[in-house]
Amino acid sequence: MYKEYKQLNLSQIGKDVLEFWKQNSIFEKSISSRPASNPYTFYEGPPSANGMPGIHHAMARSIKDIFCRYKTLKGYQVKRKGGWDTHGLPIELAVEKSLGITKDDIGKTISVDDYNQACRKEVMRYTDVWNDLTLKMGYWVDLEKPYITYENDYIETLWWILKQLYNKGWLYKGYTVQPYSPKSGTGLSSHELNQPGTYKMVKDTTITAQFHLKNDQQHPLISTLFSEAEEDTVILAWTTTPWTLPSNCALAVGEDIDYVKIATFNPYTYKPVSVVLAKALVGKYFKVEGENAPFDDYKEGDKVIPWTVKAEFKGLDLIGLRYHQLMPYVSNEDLEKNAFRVIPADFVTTGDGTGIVHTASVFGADDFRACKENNVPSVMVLDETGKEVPLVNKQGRFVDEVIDFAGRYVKEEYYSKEEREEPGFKPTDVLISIKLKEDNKAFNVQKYEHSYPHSWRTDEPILYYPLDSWFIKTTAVKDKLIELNKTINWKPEATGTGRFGNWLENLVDWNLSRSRYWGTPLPIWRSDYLGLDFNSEICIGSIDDLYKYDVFYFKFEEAKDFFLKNSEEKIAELLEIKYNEDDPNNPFDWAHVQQHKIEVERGNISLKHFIDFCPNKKVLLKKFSCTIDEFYKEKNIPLDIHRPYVDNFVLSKLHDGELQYFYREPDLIDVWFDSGAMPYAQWHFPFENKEQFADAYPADFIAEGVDQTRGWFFTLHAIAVMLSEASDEVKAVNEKVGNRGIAFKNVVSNGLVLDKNGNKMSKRLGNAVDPFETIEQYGADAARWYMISNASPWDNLKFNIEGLDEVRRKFFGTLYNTYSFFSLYANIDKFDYSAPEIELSQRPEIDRWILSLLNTLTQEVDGFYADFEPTKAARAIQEYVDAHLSNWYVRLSRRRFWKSDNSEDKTSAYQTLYTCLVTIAKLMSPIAPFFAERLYNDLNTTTGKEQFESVHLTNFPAYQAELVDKELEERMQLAQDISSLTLSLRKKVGINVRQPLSKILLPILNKNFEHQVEAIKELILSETNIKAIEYITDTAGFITRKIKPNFKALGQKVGKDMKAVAEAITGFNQEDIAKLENEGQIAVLDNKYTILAAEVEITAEDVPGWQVANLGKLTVALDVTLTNELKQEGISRELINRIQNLRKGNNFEVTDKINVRLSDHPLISEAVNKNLSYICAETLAENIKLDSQLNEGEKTVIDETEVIISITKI
RNA sequence: AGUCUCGUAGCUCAGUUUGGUUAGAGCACUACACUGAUAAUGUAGGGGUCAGCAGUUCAAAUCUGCUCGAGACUACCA
Repeated sequence: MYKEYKQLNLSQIGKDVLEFWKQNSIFEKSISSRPASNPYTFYEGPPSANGMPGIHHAMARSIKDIFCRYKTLKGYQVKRKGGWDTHGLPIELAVEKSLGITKDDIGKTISVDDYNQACRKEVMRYTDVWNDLTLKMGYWVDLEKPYITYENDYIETLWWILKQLYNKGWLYKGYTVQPYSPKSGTGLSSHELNQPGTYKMVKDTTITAQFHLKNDQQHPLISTLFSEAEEDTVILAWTTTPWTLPSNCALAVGEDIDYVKIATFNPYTYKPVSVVLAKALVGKYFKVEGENAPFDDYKEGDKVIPWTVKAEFKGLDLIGLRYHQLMPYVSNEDLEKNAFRVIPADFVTTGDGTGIVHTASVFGADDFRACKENNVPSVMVLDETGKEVPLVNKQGRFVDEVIDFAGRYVKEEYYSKEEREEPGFKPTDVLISIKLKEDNKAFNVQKYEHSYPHSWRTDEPILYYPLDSWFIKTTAVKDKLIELNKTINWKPEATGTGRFGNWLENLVDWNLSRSRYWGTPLPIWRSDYLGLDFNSEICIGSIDDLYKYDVFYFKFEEAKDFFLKNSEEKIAELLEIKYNEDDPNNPFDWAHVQQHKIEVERGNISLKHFIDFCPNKKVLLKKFSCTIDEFYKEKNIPLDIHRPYVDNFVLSKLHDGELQYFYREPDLIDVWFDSGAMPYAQWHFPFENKEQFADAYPADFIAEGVDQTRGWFFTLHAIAVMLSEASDEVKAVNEKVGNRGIAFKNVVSNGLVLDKNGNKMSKRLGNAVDPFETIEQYGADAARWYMISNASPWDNLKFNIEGLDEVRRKFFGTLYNTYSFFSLYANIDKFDYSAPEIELSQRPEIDRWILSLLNTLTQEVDGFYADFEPTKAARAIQEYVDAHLSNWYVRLSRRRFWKSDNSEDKTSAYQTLYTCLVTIAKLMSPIAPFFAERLYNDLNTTTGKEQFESVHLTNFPAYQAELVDKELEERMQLAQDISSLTLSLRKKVGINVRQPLSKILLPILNKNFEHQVEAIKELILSETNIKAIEYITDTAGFITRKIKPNFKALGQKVGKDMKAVAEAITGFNQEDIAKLENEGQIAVLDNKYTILAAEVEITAEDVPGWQVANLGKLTVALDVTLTNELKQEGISRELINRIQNLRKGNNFEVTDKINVRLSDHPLISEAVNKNLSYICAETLAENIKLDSQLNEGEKTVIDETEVIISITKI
């Protein structure tokens, strides 16, 4: 027995199927039943489990799930290891919020240890919720053994990767210009800079400075720039940050920008000067009245300053020109040789300023890059420790070397309110302007309002400041990154070529450093010892590596504590330092102890400083150190290489008989490195699972949101490409699997899920859709089908809950109805598919047609899935189920199912519909896994035709070309069109379908036409309730023809005369058309052109005296004459209809036989007598009695006559 | 500010690669019909400046440029 349902409940089906999967381990079987030798690799982008999942997660995961299920059906073994992203700022922020602390509290009111423990806990807070969603939405992923980025094994692989890069020279420490807050002394991440309200409008003093060119240099443009003796030629450059001018090291121009040299006077010193600036910006600096005004008439202080364009050149021509340093506080040989020259830069525009950009390499990210590319050194000074530092220190003040402004804050806002209100106070920028004006180095000074980023913590403007950071030299493999990206299949393509491609073209080195607490520690240890043949830097590539350097754990806290709590004497005693009584004037070590204690008391002493500057450090180390193993044992926790513990790992190496100590660089690494390394780290490669790794590298398919383009997609790609060069192990695997160095072959980047009005969903606005509620109410299938069928994955989806209802009714409802119809009759007839398959040739036209379409559909859907186009697949399936299967096949085949004799035709109908349903279950199963499972099993467990216990364990339906008959498909389309036209004609004249009519007339279009219609004649006749079809050719003479030019064909031929030709053709009369038809051609426009029959479309428009309808070339004429016989048949049908209604109203079974009694009436009796057997057969009536006395029963009206009907079950 | 994507009926989307003259579908709406698939279904109807402007062309939703609007990303820099 096929299961029958009262109504469709997708939510309940979801729950039942979930239970079924669980009981029977279907997911596991979907993997184990596929050969390991045929793997299809999917990488799960790890979600961060610290927030609640939203509907967009359901969307992203549906896409992942669809292709994994599809590939499983195609016979691949698809392992999918889940994962969790557990490090990073969002987690830190969540912890700080829940503990009510800020970053400043870390290490003070809360220890790093406790803080990190809190992060570790926080991260798994929502794991259960996530797992629940994963399950309920039907996302198949391995949750038993996920990879977790904070685990030691995972981190160890990261260390190993970093070491590979390090060994290749691709991991280095360098400067980067970052947003920096002098007041809080920390760098800000771009994330922090993107907080709302950080950008504010400020008024700054801006200077257009004169950079005086050197006239004694070798350069092609010199004679143009210095065309007159004693000429003073300067380049103008504008800045909103005058305090960066002392650090100027280059001027940047745009190569394609036009520049001019203009002779004029300096408005402050009134000295004659020739200035160079962008042609497009001349109007900003010079008044129209002054152009070519006589120079001799100019007097100091004149409002209008005369000016003349002397020369014009491209930016490209300016490159290499050298100029005198603007504010020569600091210089050296390198700077004199390589700085203070014109360089090209792509960021230069003529939007404002002068089209020439003052470049201070250390105070702007663009500047920094441009200078680096052109080998321009930075203006730096050495600090007391001999380190190179910028002219502005970390407090935001000028260093001493900038003598005129030493100690001054560069930004007005860094001074206190009182200081700024003092009389005579002038911001540094203003002082700089004054000085430049006096020195004949300023061409223009004015206030300018613009937006500038502020620190969200202290509210003062930030500086762009160079900070120490560790970098990965991604630029070393830039070309390979670009080249290999072209081998990746991106969906949509534009994301790969456009967004990602552009990003790669403008690639900069990857800034890996993060000054945080909860993350993967950078595995680099450094020593201060400088010496020949001594490597002062160690990169650790594994935990074992640590032991190679005599690693020990220094109990820093304990040591500090001892210093704080004990007297100098006690400390000295512990350190085995004796007071030198012989030389009380120089008790060096003793003073050293005192000094050290003071520094510890001050707080903030680093471990490195503590050890390195401690007297008798060997003894100190002996007293306060232990092995790593001892430490963790004592603390009673397993090995953990996070901060703060790893910070206390000290390495040592014997050099020249002396032990040198190495301390870890305190940085953490960018969490993006964590996720980008998952192909290796999820397997703890290369320490374990080498085979699993090789089998699962690279990924065949990944999918994430489009926002991951420069996130996860990039880090995966970058790490893979670099390792393909840097690691022998990875090289070997690549060679084995034939990989050139990519991490993934196909990538789908999906768009956002917005609310129904197109706004971003957010909890704050209350427009977020809860995935759990949605699934509970509508079922996961409806949600999945809605999201997938509605918009391509990469388009943003406007999520409208009403759409789910539509999907349920429109698609699932229709499919459910079709199944219900099937099961109702199949159960009555005990159809179990045990009879042999009816030969295709023995099946009727309509069966062959729906099977032909089914195979066409199979091929299409297969192609769409293979091409990562799930939306097209869903729409094709939907179209088939609704338009073809339900509304044509089932509708027209209904009678075949309830005809009582078990003929071959009936079996054919059952077999055909069964095949369609089972195939659809398979085709739709990747998108709607629950409903498909139920449909498949309801059918298959009854017939036992296939051995599979789940639709997800079956094979994707094979395309059977021999079942496809394109001509048949065309024919059926014709039948649908003719029927539709006929029905619309009936509608027009008000004769309903139950009233039979004698014939329709079809003008013949071509020879094949009649033949085609004959084949599907029966379908049309029964569908439209017509007795016959007649064909006419135009020789009958009474068809009016209509002619239309075929523009596509004619346009090519007549070009400009198209309009005239079209007019001529439309103006043809019936004779002209006939002539064209008969002779195949006709001349128009005074024989200018000969029109061929193929260049026009001729349709039959009208048959005079008939009811006529057209659709394209097709014309149908309907004979509306009603004979008495037809009329009576119509009445019979009305009667049948009323009796059937009564049967149903009385809840009779479909198979119940009945007796019928009717009130006698001339109109009825004649019809009944003539069609008695027909009426009985249709209504399963044993007999029909006409009874003029009948007054009990249902009253109804047929043809304005009241009829009483009474039926009884036998 | 730059780059990319998008803008077609009240709503969700086809059509744009390759230009062809009446721009389609579903939902919603209106009317009528149907009633043994029935919490279905059919037929018909209203509803469009194809975001706007300009250009190329015999012909533009489709190609080009600009503008406007939405979104994403990258920046915020002289």
